[in-house]
Amino acid sequence: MAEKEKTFEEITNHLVTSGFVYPGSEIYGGLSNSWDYGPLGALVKNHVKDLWLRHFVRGIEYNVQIDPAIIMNPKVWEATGHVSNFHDPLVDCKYCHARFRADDLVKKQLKDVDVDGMTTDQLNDIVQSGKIVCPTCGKASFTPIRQFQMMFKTFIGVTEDHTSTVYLRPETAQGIFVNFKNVMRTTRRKLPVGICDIGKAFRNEITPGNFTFRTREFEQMEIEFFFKPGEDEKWFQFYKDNCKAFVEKMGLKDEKVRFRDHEPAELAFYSKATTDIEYLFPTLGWGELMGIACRGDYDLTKHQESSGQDLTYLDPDTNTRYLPHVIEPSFGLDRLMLALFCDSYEVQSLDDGKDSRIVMHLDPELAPYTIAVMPLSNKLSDDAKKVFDGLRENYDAIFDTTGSIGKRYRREDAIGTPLCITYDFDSLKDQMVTVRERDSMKQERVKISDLNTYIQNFLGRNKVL
RNA sequence: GCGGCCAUUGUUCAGUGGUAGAACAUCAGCUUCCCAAGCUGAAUACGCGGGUUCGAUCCCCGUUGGCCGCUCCA
Repeated sequence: MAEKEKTFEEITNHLVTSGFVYPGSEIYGGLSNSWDYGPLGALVKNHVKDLWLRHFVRGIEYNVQIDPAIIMNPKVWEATGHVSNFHDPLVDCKYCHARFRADDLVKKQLKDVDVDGMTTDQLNDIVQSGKIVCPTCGKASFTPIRQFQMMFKTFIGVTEDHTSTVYLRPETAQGIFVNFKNVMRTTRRKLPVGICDIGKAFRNEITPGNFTFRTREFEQMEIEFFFKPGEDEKWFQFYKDNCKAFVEKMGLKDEKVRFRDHEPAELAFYSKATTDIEYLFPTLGWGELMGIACRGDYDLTKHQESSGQDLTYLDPDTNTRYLPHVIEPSFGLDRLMLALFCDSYEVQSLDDGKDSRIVMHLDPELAPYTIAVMPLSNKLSDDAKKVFDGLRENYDAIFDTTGSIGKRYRREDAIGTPLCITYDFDSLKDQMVTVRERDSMKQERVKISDLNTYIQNFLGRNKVL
């Protein structure tokens, strides 16, 4: 059973053709870089979320989950700097088509000019003045500055003349920060406290691509973990360890995952330290799945200033007030799924290369379906269906009657179903079925009445804890 | 957004200025079918919109989508 080389394209093709992912709005010709999860993808997504919730919310005593709104008061984004900072003034050289940030060009070529605080028009005048040349070809002719606002804008208002601009959130984090006070009050907790959220975020990326790796609409699983200043190192390490454990639970291969600490120059302005957890994607190379950032008290300070609300925490031990520091573990759910798909996809050669099967070696907890029930012959459909009906409420299960039994096994292998249950002619007499396991292809006779126990044992056996 | 390449059924490929074929996949039937067997039958495609033409899937223009490079990030 030799493993063939796999490419990113081959894997995404399989995902699209088998029903994990569909191109968005396909019957209208699609929409650039938008993807829909099909039935299989939606199931996997549920399972990954569920695993995450179990690990980071139920599993960590300090943590709670909230579910804040996507559309927030626009003042939130003014406070965070997203309105002013989340766009770059870009120009293209008309000759060689190279692209630059206008403020960078001016800063580097006219040392005596202070670009900070300059309006776009002023900046544009300088770039168009002929004093700035293209670093690539030396010509001095640029397109006008174009602003790329990364936040999606929309409007709220009862009547058109009373509309106001609002934004789709570019990150879920701020929904957590603005609720810090509410959570502390209503849960009556003491620090440390982690507030978790799973939800969509939107960024008008200039260059999305690589399938679901970078899209303009994506789902994040984020935690803002609040604690007493000075404990930064301790909790940073705590979340590094937990992220490692989580990645192991997902079953991602060790050698394909790495933790990468940001260099000081690479750090975002609000961050004191950041670690990325990256996955080695086929064809694409290393790509970030999640990041853990030390944000200090940056966000709460900003919100406290802008809102005028007191966001400090009264420490009952010392009877002093302070703004907590924050560690932010942030997960890209879609990327995590993509890594999972790439990691588990295998094309196995059987019978010396005469035959092959696609196997998705998904953890049984994460696979779309846990069980497939299939009658050996169509004549056994009604009886097999009863077995299926007995399982479907407790498990994600699928019933398949078409094609030869071998073909059906292959179909389930290709979508990662760990267990196939076959009802045959003997089952009528002995009330036993054949359970076939995905990875080993081994078979076992099991009493129908023992199936539930068998499956529970199987799931327990395969759980990586 | 800019430059380059591309667009035929679910997938992978043929093909022609007179509206299309294959393989695999799918569905139905036969087969006591346990790792893609076989037989019979069925459905499904020229991305979209203009133009040239008696006629365009094929030529031209536009558009949309995809892939590869330039800026960002989870």
